[in-house]
Amino acid sequence: MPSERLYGDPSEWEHAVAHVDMDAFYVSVEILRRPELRGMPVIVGPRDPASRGVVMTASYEARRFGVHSALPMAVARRRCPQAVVIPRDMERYREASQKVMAVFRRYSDLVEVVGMDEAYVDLTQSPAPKTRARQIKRDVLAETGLTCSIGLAPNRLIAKIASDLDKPDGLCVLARERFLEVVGDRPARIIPGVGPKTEERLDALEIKTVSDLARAPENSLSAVLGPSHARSLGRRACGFGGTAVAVRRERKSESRERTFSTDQSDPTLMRSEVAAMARTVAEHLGSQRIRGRTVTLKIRLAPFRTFTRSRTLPAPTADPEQVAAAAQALFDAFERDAPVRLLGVGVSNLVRGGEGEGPAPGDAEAPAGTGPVQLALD
DNA sequence: TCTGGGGTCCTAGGACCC
DNA sequence: TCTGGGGTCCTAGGACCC
Repeated sequence: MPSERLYGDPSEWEHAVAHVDMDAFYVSVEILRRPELRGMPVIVGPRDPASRGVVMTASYEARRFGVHSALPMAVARRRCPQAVVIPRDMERYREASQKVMAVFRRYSDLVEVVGMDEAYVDLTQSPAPKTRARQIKRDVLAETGLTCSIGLAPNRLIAKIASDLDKPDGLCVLARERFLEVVGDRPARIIPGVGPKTEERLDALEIKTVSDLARAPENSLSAVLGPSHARSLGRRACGFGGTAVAVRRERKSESRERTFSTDQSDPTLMRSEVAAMARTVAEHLGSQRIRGRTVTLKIRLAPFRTFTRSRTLPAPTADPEQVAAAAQALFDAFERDAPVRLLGVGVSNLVRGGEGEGPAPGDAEAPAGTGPVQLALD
């Protein structure tokens, strides 16, 4: 049964932004296939008990045992031994996600997909945003069998927080003026941008709740968080945030990484793993006519210390052998003092378009002597 | 308890340039 | 003989998000 909490009237707002968050998405998709699991503790994650993986999603029944996303599977099994563990099936989730997003696009031209199970939908142009939000929930359920929770607010920040207030299958409408009244007593951690580290630092200042954070003087926040982080957090704690919903964002980097099932010390094996990941990244970029200049190697050693080493090439490339060579050179130069837990290769500094080697049209540097004249200021 | 894989953005120092 | 004031690019790491 959908539930609603209404704090404000969207028709009075300058902007109406909906944040739609699917409820326990991966698990819910699996339950569509196996309805007998409904009502049981279910975890989507690696089945192999020896695996070093983490929980991808847990059903609400499993969450009651303290199982949640990103929890190590070994811990999850201990907390909830009776849970049914299902291996992930990304292809199936992608299909379901596309159906869900198609529903959103019927209600707005401005849909920003944030992940497979999440999107912002701009309902500003709609004459009745609250009614639209209800219809979105109804359509998603009718067409996919899945439930979602929606936060409807005058900006993205409040919408995001509100979608979490009434989960699962909830709708929460929340005006800026009533933000602190509704969430002021909740932990400051619910503010996006406050992670474990920031929470710790706030704790040291006796700042526990959203209201504490909203009241905190900026100069004391600034001392622990730095001036710019302090300012933006202070604003967010009062419910101020942006309204722009972007349809598409260009990717800035692409990477592959792998955690070994047991820590590795064999350089030959690791070198070939590095080359394989580098080729995969390069081929994928190349298939989209994207090239990159900076190659980054990531290494996590057994004691869970993570390092990166990067190198910027003279010209952008999508050549698998060139990226593999660069990644291997970075690997060879890295001095390890412990076995390796994880290796990764990424490419950034991306440019689009153009064929083969060399700069794309428009990227070309002006020939010497034709550029703007520089004045010597010395 | 023992920590995935894919990303984004920010900071800070050093090199280098004018 | 005592040391400016920008700017950009590159590298490494940290925090955070889904």
